[in-house]
Amino acid sequence: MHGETASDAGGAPMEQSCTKPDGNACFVCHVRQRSDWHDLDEAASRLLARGRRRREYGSGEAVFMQGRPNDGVHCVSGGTVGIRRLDGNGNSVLLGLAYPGDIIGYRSFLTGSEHKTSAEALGPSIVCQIDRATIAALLAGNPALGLRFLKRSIGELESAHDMMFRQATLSNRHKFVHLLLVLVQRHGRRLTDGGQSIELPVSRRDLASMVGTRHETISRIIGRLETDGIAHFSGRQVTIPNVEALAAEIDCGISA
Amino acid sequence: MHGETASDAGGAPMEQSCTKPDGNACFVCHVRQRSDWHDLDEAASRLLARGRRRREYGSGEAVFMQGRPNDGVHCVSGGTVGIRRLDGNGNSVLLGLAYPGDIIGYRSFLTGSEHKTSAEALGPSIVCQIDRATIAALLAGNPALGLRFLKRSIGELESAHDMMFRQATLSNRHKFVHLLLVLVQRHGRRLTDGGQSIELPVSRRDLASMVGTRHETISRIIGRLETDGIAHFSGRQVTIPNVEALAAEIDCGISA
DNA sequence: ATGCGTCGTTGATGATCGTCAATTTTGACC
DNA sequence: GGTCAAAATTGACGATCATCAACGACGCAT
Repeated sequence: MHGETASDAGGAPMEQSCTKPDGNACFVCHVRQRSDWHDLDEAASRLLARGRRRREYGSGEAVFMQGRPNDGVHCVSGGTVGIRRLDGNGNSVLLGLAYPGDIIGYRSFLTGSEHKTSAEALGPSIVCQIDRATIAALLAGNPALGLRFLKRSIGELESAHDMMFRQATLSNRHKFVHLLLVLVQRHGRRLTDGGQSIELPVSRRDLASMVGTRHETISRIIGRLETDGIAHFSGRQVTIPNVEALAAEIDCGISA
Repeated sequence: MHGETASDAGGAPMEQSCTKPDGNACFVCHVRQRSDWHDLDEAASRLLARGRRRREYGSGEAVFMQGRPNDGVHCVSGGTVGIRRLDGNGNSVLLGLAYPGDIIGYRSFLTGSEHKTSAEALGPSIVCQIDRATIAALLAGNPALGLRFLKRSIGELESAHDMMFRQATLSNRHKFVHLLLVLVQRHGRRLTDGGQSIELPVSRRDLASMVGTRHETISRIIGRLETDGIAHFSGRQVTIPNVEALAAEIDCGISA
């Protein structure tokens, strides 16, 4: 039941998942090196092992939901998790993606508020939950952990600033190309001819929300990229014969 | 030389500024209650008093510049400071505004990188600089200070998420109306007839960059708001006879 | 297999926007 | 007051977009 379905990771690199969940905390987890837990002492590690609950999520399943009270901190171990914001009028915007090693839900924990976003598995995923008491104890005993959360928050903030800058300076087509390039970096597989192939982790509607436009417009932009020979779309499968040409598209657009 | 020109604050509430800069740190500063320094112990307070440098800035003057190495942490004491991002093609986007009590420049300090944004006084302003050694010592001795920086970062991140959501769901006109409402909250003066009057702290170009469009478009949106009788613009002076009508504009636009 | 809802695509149309250009206004500085 | 540069406004035009609508494709559950 634990971590034995890791081979169906699809586009996301799930690697081998935690095979010894009863070991000493996330030290046995493959994400430990890049996670925020990597230098906890042994006592804290045991505390984490006790207060942690590992769980698999199916595609579309919610890890936590906007508006609900915070239920601790979650650590992505496998798959891809989407961070989404909704309003009362049916609008849905995908604010970001979380990958193995990322920690989510820490903001509402630290501010003592309800979740300001929803988190949902965008494919079969594995996420650990660290309950509130445990994470509070860890933070109290390890000031360095708080600093790592701070750096994580700062990194997310600068990504958000980058996004705001692009929203104000790039056209929809350029914003979409940029998004494609980012997704290729995470989900791309190099082809024999030097091109790249990816399986998009999100729907067209979510792509549209990430670009800041409507899904019909994304459809048309995709059609234009197709006729321009820059990329080929078939459902969620995308092949890009020449990634440099895609990147040049942005440089050209910015400088010319 | 110190804090004696506070009466020319213009639209921004500069209050009376620090009149005793040689006192014990920012405890004598009017922003102390809402600042992140409010509960430093006496030793830390003395440290802060020594490592701090108070300075006045003229309109348009830079507090720090994007690309330059971090020079410590800055605390806004009076006026309004704009946080700006530039690129190599002449694009300039105003990412946010900082007011008395706000701390800026802490991100590049904590990540050990150069400044990712520029900060400039948008009017006569007063900003204290805390040098790197001092802020490092304060952080080392006061874990609570790091947590407050963390909460500040989280707050800014959630504002950025709000902005990203609006960028994806609102029209340019609605985004501009929302921006107007935010500015009224900070810079507005209530009129005798119940309306509001504000002096915009930024140019039309900067307003446009905050909305994510071109300045010509902002000009036209302003013209339409004018003919609709919702607001009256004269240079940077804006009078809004009925703020509720302005707010209703957004609700209407969202729900209908 | 069949129904059903969602997703994705495509078309048509009116509205909005970006760009270029000309002009006026503003503000700073001498 | 006068000069000058930057900011702001306005017009015209083509490009892009949002919206409504129709249709096919797909997954899912009965």
